[in-house]
Order: sequence, then structure tokens, then C-alpha cells
Amino acid sequence: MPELPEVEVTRRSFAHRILGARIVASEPGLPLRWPLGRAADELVGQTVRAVDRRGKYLLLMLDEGVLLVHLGMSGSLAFRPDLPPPGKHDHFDLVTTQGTLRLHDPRRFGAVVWSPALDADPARKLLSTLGMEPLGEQFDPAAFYAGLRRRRAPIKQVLLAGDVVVGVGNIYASEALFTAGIRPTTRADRLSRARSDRLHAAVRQVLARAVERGGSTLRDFSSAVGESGHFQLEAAVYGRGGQPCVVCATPLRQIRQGQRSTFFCPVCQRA
DNA sequence: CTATGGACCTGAATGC
DNA sequence: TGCATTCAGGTCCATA
Repeated sequence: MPELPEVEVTRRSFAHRILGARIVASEPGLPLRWPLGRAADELVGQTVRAVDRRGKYLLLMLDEGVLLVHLGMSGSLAFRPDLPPPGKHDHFDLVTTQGTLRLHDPRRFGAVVWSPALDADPARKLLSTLGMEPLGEQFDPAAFYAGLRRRRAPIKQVLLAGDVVVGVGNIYASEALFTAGIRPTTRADRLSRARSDRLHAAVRQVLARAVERGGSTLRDFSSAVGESGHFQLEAAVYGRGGQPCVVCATPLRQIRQGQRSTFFCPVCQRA
């Protein structure tokens, strides 16, 4: 469910409500990607000063240190004054004076990690390899092009890898490449400057639009306060293998790249 | 250093 | 109905 737009929409939905709240308890359930360990106790008594985002990580800035929350493949957050007892797939509760933040994550690829500071481990290690923020100013065409020049892998996989630009997941990678008219299998370092610029604009546009729409998703994404089922994903290509291209009606193709599905139009995306 | 494949985990959809 | 297989929005790690 969560690519950058969904994470950002989630952030906006509860950031202002949890601001200034004091942490009363921290209750981990089944282990997630990394064990929270003793850090759970460090949280109690601290106040939430800000909720930021870096890539697909949510950053709860506390008096001392930062709590990193990642939604993995299947995670979602709820924040409410009162929540029912945790269910089978609820694996973390952060109880505060203003409500409880709950991580629901069936597959448990998500993570909750405490770090004493952003530039100290483990936050430093997790965040230091991340590429540019696609919606920030540092994401400019020249820097993007420079990043692509150093990579020989297929452009789709370079987008997904997140070390040039963060936040582009499997859905939006196919969508952005379609918008830019670029074949997903093209080597990143073979893109001309002009085509790189088009992709740069497409990545920005596709992600920004999804954020505006309140986070699109295949099924039923909902924000942390339960505003549900916002929008169906208006995918031009993702999940539409064999169906006609919205532009030229040619049947769309589905291929495998690095064990992930990729969708494209063989006519609109020639090279 | 880059690139690739396997690993983590559960549930839903599909095929026999 | 049951059972095996495939697939799913992410990313870390070991290996070439």
C-alpha cells in the first residue's frame, strides 16, 4: 500500500493532532523488521515535537531522539483518542495524552526504530543511503541526470532503488515511465538529458498528484484518522497488462524486473 | 563500487 | 471442498 504519497498523506492526517502530546506508554506486539527492544521504555514521558518524513520513513521527533516508523509493504497507521484492543495484526501502540498511534501491518515488513538523534545510529545508517526528495527543491533536473549517468541498471530498477530519488515505489515507477514515454528496460545511463528531464518532471508530477488526491492505492487506502477509500488508483499502466493503452489502445505489456512486475506500452514507450 | 537474487511474512487469488 | 502455487505497495543483506 504505501509509497511516498500514502506515507505523506498519513503524516499530514495525524501530525497536527499528535503534536505536543506526551507519550504515556509504548506497547510493542510481534516483532517487526527490527526489534524495538529496550528502546520502548525510553519513549515514555517524552513529548512529540514534530512529525517529519524522509523517503518512506515517518520521523517522530521527540525531546530526546527520534522514532522512525516505516510501513513496509502492508502497514498502515491509525491515530485516535481511543482504539479498540489490538487485533491480530496490530503490532505497535504508542499511547499518548492526545491519542494512540497504532501500526497495523499484516506482513510485518514495517519497522519502528528509536534513535538518539537523526545523525546517530540507527537513524543515520537507515537514512544516509537515501536519494533526493522528489517533492523538494534539491530534486532538480541536473542533479537527477547526474545520478542516472552513474547507473547501468534498467531505469525502472534505478527509480525503485531509491538512492537517486526516494519514494518512487513499484506502482509509481511504471506510471512515471509511461508519462515520460520511456521504456522501463532502458539503461539509466543511456537516457539523454532531454529524456532525463522528462522523467524528472514525470516523477514529480505523478507523486505530487497522488498526494493531492489523498493517496491513491489499488484498493482501500485510508489515512490515520480513518478517512477511508479516498480514490481508486487512476493507473494508466500499473496492473493493466493485456488491456489497451489509454493513449494508443495497444495492449499493455507486463514484464518482470528484479522479481517485481513492470507495466508499459510498447508503442508509447519505445526507448 | 555496481548489479542481482534471496530473505523476511501473511493473506488473497488462482489453478488443479 | 482442499491443497499447492503465485502474487502483493519495501528494502536489507550476501554474493558475484
